[in-house]
Amino acid sequence: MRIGQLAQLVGVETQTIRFYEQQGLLPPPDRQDNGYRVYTEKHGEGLAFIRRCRILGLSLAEIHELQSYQDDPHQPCTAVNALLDDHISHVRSQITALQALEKQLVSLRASCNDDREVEACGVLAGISEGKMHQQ
Amino acid sequence: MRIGQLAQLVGVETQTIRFYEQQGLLPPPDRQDNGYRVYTEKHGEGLAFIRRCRILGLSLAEIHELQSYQDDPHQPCTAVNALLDDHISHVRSQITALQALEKQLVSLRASCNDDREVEACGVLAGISEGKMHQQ
DNA sequence: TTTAAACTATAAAGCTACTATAAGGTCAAT
DNA sequence: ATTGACCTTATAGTAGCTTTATAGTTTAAA
Ligand SMILES: [Zn+2]
Ligand SMILES: [Zn+2]
Ligand SMILES: [Zn+2]
Ligand SMILES: [Zn+2]
Repeated sequence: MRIGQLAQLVGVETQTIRFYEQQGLLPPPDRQDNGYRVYTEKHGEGLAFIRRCRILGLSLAEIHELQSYQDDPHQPCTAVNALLDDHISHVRSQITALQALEKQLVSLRASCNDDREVEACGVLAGISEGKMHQQ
Repeated sequence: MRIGQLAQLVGVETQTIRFYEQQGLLPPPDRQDNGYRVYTEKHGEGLAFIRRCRILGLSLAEIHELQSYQDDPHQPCTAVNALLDDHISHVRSQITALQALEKQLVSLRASCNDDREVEACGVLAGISEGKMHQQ
């Protein structure tokens, strides 16, 4: 299986596959005589794993860490669970921050209607005068 | 006022100020004979504006756009309000996406306890087997 | 058979919004 | 004279790719 087929199978671009290889997330495949990469099913599974991790918002470093745990399967999985817990709390704090941001933006938006000149725009005035709840 | 003082006043690093100048967000200040930048109060206000926009999550491009509106103050402020509306909906869709993500992560986490081996880890199994709600 | 499309390869740059580092010039005080 | 704090420019690094450039290979059509 060549890189293009693998890419289509998993739904990524070929460059992304090369990029993961370069980053040490995908093992370097064998090469044909012409230098073309040849992939196996294992590679397909590995790539799909990476993609699902990415969809879950895990960083490449976190994925790397998960892979290292997979490499000795008889360790307790505490670290895996902890990694996910950390990630969840990270996501939660992002949500909290964005919700606070949304509140600020909405109140800023409410300070203007559409029938003003830029000079008198409540939004611009609100930003300029620093009428923002700091944090 | 030199760059260090301005930086301390507004609470940014000097490099950030030079960076904004380079990006066309801050007008190039006059220079002393030795080449040092000299800033006025106007620059201070401009920089504070930029920083407050950044705190609101606006991109440099969006800030640039806002500045262009400020440059002719007798236009209607419709575009300003629209920019903010767009940004709000952007923030909201981020929140929605993160909440969906959190749900996925929590359910994934629930599929494991701390007393397993990596081999049997519910989290890793969940990712590997693609038991994820796509999207 | 020639040629063009589609594929592969590597290397390097671009994206965002900075931050950090390097190497050096300026200025006040000691 | 030298230290230290400040300033200058230029360059690289961060994350996770995407895009571009340049070139070699395979496959299919004309
Ligand atoms: Zn994380
Ligand atoms: Zn307005
Ligand atoms: Zn925005
Ligand atoms: Zn587990």
